[in-house]
Amino acid sequence: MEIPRNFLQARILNQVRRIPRGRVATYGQIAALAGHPRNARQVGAVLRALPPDSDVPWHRVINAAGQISQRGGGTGEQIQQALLESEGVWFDEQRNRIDLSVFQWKSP
DNA sequence: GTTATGACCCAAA
DNA sequence: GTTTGGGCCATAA
Repeated sequence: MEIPRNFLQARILNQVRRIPRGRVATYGQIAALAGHPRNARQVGAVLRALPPDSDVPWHRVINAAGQISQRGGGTGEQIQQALLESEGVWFDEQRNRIDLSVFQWKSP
């Protein structure tokens, strides 16, 4: 039977919800967990379209460089960093970067 | 139907 | 360690 296209979006959101508190995941990681390793960009596209009242922990998704992806003119980056710090994720003082070897979520 | 864009990733230089 | 270029594919116009 046919699979709806927006099912990919549901898969992605489902994986983002699995990220434990105090951990982070990369876009590529989420895409791979959703079964589409080449669709890292779509993860970002889905997160951008999220409503503010969503229960999805979008702030726990960062890029492979361990940094918050810049969205061009938005203030969401600062909110994201504040949320992560409130969960115990610390940024490197000089690089503004998260140590993925410590904080990256290891999916079972 | 085509073209442009993007909260990305990776290998090579 | 950093910078560059190519690729990938869903969404919007």
